[in-house]
Amino acid sequence: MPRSRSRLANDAWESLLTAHASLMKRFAAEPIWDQLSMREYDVLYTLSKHDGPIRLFELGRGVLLSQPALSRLVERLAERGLVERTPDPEDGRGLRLGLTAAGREAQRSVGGRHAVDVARAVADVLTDEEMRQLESIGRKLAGAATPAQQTHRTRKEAVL
Amino acid sequence: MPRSRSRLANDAWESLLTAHASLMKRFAAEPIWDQLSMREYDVLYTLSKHDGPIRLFELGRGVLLSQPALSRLVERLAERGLVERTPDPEDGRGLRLGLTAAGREAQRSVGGRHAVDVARAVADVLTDEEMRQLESIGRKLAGAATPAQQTHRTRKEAVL
DNA sequence: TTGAAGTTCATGCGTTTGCATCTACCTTAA
DNA sequence: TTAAGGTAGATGCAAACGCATGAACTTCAA
Repeated sequence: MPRSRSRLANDAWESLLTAHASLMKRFAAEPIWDQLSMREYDVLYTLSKHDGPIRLFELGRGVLLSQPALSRLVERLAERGLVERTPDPEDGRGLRLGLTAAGREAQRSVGGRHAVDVARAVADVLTDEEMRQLESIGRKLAGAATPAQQTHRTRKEAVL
Repeated sequence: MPRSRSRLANDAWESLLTAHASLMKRFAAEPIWDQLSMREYDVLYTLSKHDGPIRLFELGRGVLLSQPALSRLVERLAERGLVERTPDPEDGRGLRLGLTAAGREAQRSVGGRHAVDVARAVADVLTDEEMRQLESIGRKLAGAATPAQQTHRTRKEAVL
């Protein structure tokens, strides 16, 4: 008897969770996080992916942190001269966040070494096709969890 | 020109990370975590998967928490009557952890509702084959990060 | 145009986390 | 047998987190 789709989905999710936890622990044990914690690196990396400055709440979508925690993490990075915070001229409530030269340098330095560890951990056990499959599956899952930008009406209706 | 294996690996890992963060946020937003936080549930779920009692450091392998944090989380769960901590008769340093009846009940109650959300999120966007692929890939990645149990000599040699 | 509702980010506060370290116990080798 | 080294878990303490809420600004409908 085949597993139900619900069972299949839960098994797949558990597998993803386990892989995530195992690899995160492995990466955390690497001696490359002396100047930047993994979370700080996550923020700098996300900023480095965008060319232009981005908003705090945009940054928050990619980072698994509450809004206040992210706000203060960015504050600390700004105090260390790695991130630049300027008021958004187009929206008086918002911030425009960007990397400083030092921030970009720190991201590249840590990122380069981290990428080596990631490649070792992943490429050693997956085939090219499996890596492509994982990338594709991950994209689908991430897209599903972020139901694209909804209009206000749509979102309201979804709640009601 | 094809992407290098290193690039493929890093892209796949980033995709996994993004999917993880997106789905975690989505699940965290569900109104089922009133009696148990996600981390607490993670611990109870891990305990529920093992039939016999397990050790704290075994539990720690599956949970993304430092040893002291896990020690205190288990302490809190024990105070709430959800987890039972007894000294290990075979190893005076260790603990034997197990679910109480209330703990098992809480895990089942939250787990049942959570599984529905997981199934919705995952099965809605992946085919059966993709879910099977994800499960397989995750297993490989998790196994790779835990290089099986090493002997003391092997581990020493790896350091030297 | 204006007021109500929504959004963005910051802040107060209690809780939880991680790091360093400690104690207790086990293991190994001389 | 015993001392040296390793492992399991607990604890002190500062840092970081999440929740609730506040302040500033934007959006939208009347």
